Amino acid sequence: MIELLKQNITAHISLSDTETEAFYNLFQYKTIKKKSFLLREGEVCKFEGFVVKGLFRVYHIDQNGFEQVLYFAIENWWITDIDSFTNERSSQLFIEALEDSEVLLISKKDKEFAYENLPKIEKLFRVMTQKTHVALQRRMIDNLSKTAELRYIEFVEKYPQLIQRLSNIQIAAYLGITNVFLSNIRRKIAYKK
Amino acid sequence: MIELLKQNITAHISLSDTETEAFYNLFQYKTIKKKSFLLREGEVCKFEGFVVKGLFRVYHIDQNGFEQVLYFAIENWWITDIDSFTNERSSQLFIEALEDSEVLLISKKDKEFAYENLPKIEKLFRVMTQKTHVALQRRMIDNLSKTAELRYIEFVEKYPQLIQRLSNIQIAAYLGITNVFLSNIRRKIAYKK
DNA sequence: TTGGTTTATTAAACTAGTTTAATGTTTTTG
DNA sequence: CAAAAACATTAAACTAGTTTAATAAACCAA
Repeated sequence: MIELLKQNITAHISLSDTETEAFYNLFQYKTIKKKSFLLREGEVCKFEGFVVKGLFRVYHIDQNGFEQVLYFAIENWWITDIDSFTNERSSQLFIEALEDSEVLLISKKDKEFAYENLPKIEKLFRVMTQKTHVALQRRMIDNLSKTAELRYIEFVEKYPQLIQRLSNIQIAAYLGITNVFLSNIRRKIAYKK
Repeated sequence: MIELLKQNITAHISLSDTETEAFYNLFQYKTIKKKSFLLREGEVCKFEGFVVKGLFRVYHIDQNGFEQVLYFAIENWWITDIDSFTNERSSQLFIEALEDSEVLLISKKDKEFAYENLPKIEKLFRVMTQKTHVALQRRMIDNLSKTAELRYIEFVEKYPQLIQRLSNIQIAAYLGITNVFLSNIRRKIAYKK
């Protein structure tokens, strides 16, 4: 369980055994049942989480009641509302488990403790935030310039393991289209082959 | 000139006089004429820049030759291709001056020097990247859920000082619509009043 | 100061994506 | 296991946004 987190971190920085130990001890293990929430709109996000097992969706509900998926997180991904967590303001997002899941959570206080006492951790999170940001920039450009059909095709290619675990409703909410239109796209693609 | 940068940094962290001095000495001053480029697609981005004066657009050209504006930067904003800069890979972006401009540039080597010798700087850039990321998340959600008309109205409200300095072509490229459709939107809004 | 280039507007035909609603299928849950 | 709920598909009418093209205005540059 801790192993997966260890691997994830080692990919970015190298920690001594003492540092490793100190850092991992800051995390709290938690299981979340399918359809329950790690965070709801209006709450302050008290954690940054590492997904050990399962699947989450991070989404926003707009004025018209439509759900927009900001991102999904499966094993080996991190989840939080970074805005709410860092600025301690009320969240505009929901984080919901789409499967029975397991996470490792770190609180703001403990994360700050890590920043101050384990300088490499500051680097870890800076690098991670940068990577996430670059990925979001790419997605922004794609959403501005590509058709929904192309975005769907590329999503399937990029995250094949995710596709199988998501309903078309969820995929459509990520692509920014209706599930009806996604259905049309899928038919069109199937017909082409 | 240095004053503006000093203000910008003080908003995030506080540095001693010695630290301040050491950090500022890492920057190089440069003027860029209107319509010339700080970065072109295919180049590796060798700098992170702080805009002292002027206006830049950071954009991507897609397969069909359309320009997508990732963001604009005026006085007091930072510009770089964070992906190209940090990973030293060839950029997919153009950074062009839309007015005669002045910037302060820091190289990767000098930024890394700062990270290692001025620990607060690591925090500075982590916090800045986080803020930028949160803003991009908001824009992503807006682009998924709001009509172009609403996005335009909100853009005008949020960046009134920017609107006056941008052509409608640039604004449209930021909103992800054609300038023809932006023109329709503007007519519709003017008619309402 | 004129002539070339970029910009903004308008119109009209078009296309990508939405909305609503109906139908059958699969999944969940008591 | 049965009933209810959630899901995927299809059709048809609709709307938001594009495309192409024409025109006038504004902006440089030689």
